[in-house]
Amino acid sequence: MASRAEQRAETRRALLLEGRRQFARDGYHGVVLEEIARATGVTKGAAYHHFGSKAGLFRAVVAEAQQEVAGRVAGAAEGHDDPWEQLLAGCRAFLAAGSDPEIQRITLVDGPTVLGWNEWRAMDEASSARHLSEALEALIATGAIVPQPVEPLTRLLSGAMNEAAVWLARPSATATATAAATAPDDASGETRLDATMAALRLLLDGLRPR
Amino acid sequence: MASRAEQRAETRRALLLEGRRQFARDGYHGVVLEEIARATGVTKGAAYHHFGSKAGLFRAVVAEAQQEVAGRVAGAAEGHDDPWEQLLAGCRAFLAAGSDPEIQRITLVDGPTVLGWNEWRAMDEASSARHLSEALEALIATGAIVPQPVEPLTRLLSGAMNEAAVWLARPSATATATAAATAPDDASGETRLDATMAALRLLLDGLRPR
DNA sequence: GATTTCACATACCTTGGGTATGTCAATGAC
DNA sequence: GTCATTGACATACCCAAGGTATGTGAAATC
Repeated sequence: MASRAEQRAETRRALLLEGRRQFARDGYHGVVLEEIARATGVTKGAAYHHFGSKAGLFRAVVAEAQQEVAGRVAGAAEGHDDPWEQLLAGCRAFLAAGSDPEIQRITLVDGPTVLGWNEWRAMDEASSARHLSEALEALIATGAIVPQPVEPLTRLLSGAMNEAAVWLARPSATATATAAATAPDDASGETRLDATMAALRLLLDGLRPR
Repeated sequence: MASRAEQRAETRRALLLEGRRQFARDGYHGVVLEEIARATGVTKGAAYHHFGSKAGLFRAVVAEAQQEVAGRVAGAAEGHDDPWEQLLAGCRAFLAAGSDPEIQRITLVDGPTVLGWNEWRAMDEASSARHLSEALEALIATGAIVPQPVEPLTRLLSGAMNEAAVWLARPSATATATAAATAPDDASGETRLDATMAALRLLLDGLRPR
């Protein structure tokens, strides 16, 4: 029938897929590894054989999700020629991707604590955050942004977008009647993304030379 | 000897203190509740009597730490008269407070996942994030910042500072040789705070009307 | 075709959060 | 003062779930 390598790859992929589903739905600590295995049609032993631990499977799921986000960001940026527009398009794509509940819970909420902040940051840097720092460096090189160390700036912007993405995907209106002044009826979904992008655009404008 | 209310308060405070120490040092999932109790001089039963669950104790610790941060932020802001300077001083105080490893691990890293992002955000809003949104509203009211909905902006800035604070307290130079171009020798501690504040200042400048 | 490898399955151990119940001193009623 | 009650814990136990050690049978190698 199937060769051993094929079977192995298939099982691995199936575990990864089911793991992603369950981790996204119930959160890392709400998931029992044996359930993932059962839903996949194998036993816990298979999961340990492939990934070594529950955290190991989760790490692989995180990596996959981050790659996907990075792909969307890069794809969005490609559609523009002007570096500044590329940055904005990439940011928007990141916010949209991060708003996807499946992506979000895994990469933004559980990722840092389960894997540890340092490891998570390294993975983030290897995928989507890299695009951000590269874009910033390019803009500094062309003089579109005032010269400055990129690392603090990358951290600030990356954090800003991470948090904003989580906020964007929140179930509905938190609306603690704090600032409902501007828009009486709740702005859901796209509108909030636009509002966030508008604010981000302003912040980024501050980086341009006067 | 001690009245029952006094004894109760004393035990509660002792558990809170020891809990904070251990949660900060080993992280939420690295801590066993029985150890906290043992170090406090009581048993696990006492902890459950006071806080209901391990997460309950952690929640109380988080609340306390957040109050402390809010206090430092408000204190720093009070030292200035100009609202814009108040904002900057508050931001700097937040970054400094968040860089404290004890504060950080509890409020910024473990908080969101253990308590859930929604509950964590509500607690954050009730303490330090509230100062931020109030300051932004005040600046909009006086015309120092262009009119806009404050919530997206608050989320962006809050996230930016959270992430930056975690980055600032990182053990040492991560230095993946990515952007070591600008500063050859590593800038540790205060210098990184200054660099972060400089970048944040630029970003905030973008909010002022042209 | 015998041997080895390896992708899993099975059985078991152990940690640790949670709970049910007991106990004894402080409190209040009389 | 005595007696009943409350309450702040201690003790003993349950059990879910991550991890491990070992077994097994089919594919790969020779």
